[in-house]
Amino acid sequence: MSDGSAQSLTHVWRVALPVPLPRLFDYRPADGLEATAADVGMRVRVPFGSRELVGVVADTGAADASAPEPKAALSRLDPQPLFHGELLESLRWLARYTHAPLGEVFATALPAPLRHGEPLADTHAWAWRLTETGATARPGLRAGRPRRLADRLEAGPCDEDALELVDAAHDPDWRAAARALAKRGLAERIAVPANTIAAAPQPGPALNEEQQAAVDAILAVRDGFAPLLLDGVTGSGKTEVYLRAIADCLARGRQALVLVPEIGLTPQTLARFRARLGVPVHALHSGLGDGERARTWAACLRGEARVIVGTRSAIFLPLPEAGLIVIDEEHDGSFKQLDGIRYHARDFALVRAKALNVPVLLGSATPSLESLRNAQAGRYAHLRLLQRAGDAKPPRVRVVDVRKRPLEAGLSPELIDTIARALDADGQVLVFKNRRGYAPVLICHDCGWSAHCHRCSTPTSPTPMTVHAAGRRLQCHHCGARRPAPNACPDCGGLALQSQGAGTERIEEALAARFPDVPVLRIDRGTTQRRDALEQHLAEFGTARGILVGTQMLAKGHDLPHLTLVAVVGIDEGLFSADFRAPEKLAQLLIQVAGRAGRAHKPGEVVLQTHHPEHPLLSTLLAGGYAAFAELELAQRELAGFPPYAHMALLRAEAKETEIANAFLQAARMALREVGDDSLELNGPVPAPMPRRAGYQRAQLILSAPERRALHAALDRALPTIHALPEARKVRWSLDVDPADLY
DNA sequence: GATCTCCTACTG
DNA sequence: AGTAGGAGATCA
Repeated sequence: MSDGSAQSLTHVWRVALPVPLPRLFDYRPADGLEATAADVGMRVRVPFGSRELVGVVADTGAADASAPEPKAALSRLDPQPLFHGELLESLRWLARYTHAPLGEVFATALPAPLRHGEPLADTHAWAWRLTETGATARPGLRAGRPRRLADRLEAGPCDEDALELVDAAHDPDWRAAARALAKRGLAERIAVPANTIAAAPQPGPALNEEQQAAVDAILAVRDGFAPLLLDGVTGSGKTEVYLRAIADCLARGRQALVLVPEIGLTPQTLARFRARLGVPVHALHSGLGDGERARTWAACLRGEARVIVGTRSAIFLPLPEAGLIVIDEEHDGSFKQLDGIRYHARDFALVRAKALNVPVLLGSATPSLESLRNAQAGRYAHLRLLQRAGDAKPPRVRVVDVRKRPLEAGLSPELIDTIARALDADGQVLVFKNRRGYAPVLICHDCGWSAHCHRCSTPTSPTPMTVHAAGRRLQCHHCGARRPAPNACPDCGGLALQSQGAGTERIEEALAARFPDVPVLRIDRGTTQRRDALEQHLAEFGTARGILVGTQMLAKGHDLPHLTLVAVVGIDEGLFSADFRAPEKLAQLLIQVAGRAGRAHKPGEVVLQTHHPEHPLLSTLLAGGYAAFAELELAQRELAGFPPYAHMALLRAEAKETEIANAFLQAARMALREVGDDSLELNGPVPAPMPRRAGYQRAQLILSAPERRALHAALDRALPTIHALPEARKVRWSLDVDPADLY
């Protein structure tokens, strides 16, 4: 027996570790410290098996008497808890909601250096001042940039941020001048406490009535939690509304966080925010190095960062003095993380805003159906901006029927003629290829027929089947039904059945061959790796006639004022995709690409090439715009029992053999059935979108329930069993709550 | 017969 | 997840 007299009194740290195990691990405090409630949220270094890990104290308490003596932690890494208050509680919520281990959630929330145990970064700012020599020599300097800068510094040290904001307008090259002075020993760069600069906002353009009403609505609720949906058509000036709300937030001494989609964080956006708000704006995006991310994190924690513009992961920043959260383009798919902790930054922003007791502003020209539904139900205030700023005219939209037309790389003769005409008129053309989903559907090129599941489909809610086994088999991704692919079209008897999908490369080749005297520029992930590469390519492309070929990347963001024609191909994949979100994504995309045409004074033209010119999605969108489409699509979702009228989760598994993945999912299904109530619907196991990846077979189980509560209750009760399943050892599995794509 | 690789169990 | 230890496969 060990000397256990003090054992019952031993207080331990309950540590959340970055391992996929749904529990905490007990450690005796390091360095003879006492474990107290004040330690919660601190990082600690602990031994774990044969290695050392950095974890976060999630709780303290008496050691479990039945367990063996806990190991001692190696060290405490923070003098003060890194997580506390609102952020700590919100992260606990996120772990519960995503059914992920708390330690993995903490790890996801931290920039890499902090995750690996480095101390909180220094965040002091830099300033310039004249040296004594410099002060003496200044009057003798000859006129020029260095002299002007020296004059500016005469009054005292000047913050780099201030130089950037105020002086960059007069001398964008002040840094060169500073270097010149420093070289001669006349000026020096010194560290100063951060955030010493006072806000010097620039006035913006006058607001129209709608914008003013939106701003008034936000300012009316600024003292508490309130979700507001800013539903504004392209070009209606949503950013101006954000800026007014942020300026008010700053004036009240609060921090503002702005989330933008991955491609929305351009230098121009930042420059506009900086110039208008007159404070340093911190950017957080994937292009930053680890050190910079860690500094921004620290600056937020210390309250030094007042305005932060960032992509998805910025939602994890600590905001001790929060006053407002803005989510721009809230419908954008990039807010959902697709691996690791599968959180949705927009949804998490709502939770944080509520806990922080601040307003949260969701902006979009094409709001997600979830947000529209929340607005309809009165849960969100619905602010509308219907007027376009300036006199930009909406483009003409034409639908081109390609049934039975000879296609060249997926382009019809009519489309090529239209492109030729636009080029003849010295216009620029964008050929936009919709590319969503991996699983191809079978379409008849003669009549437009496509294969649907006999078991799942209803007249109002067709469930397409996808093509498998090199075109020989059809499979329903909802119920798993399979049948051989027909040789001839069951409707028209034609033999022109084909699975969809010509890539941008082939389109580029075909266009380059057809229009040899015109530049053809392809923009996609392959050609545009670096962040600034797109800007560069577009700059080279210039303003003369030419053709751009691209996917999603070209749908938004960059201004292309010389576009006169936008041609969209590949929309049938969206019309008949097996994914229930495909119509929504397609409609959002069509609205967005259409917004690209004819922004300046020339009216633009949009051509949609399809096998289904009479499809209700297209006719509704053309006749009634996105609002009409959304109403129609919400009704469809309600009928089919899809979100937002149901709540879903996806249990994915991959293994070398399909049978092993399926056996696990089957066992999980039984465990869920056991504990789930009658409202819990289970579908599968069915093959995952890319059934084979790197030699692994992927399958999934679809969970859905009309009430979120029922779904989560079943998961809470079944997951311990699922973790312990013998089959679980043989597969890699993961759970995705609120999956973005089912297929 | 020693070394390599894959499988499995376990982490406090 | 990452790692260690064990069982079977592989090599000169």
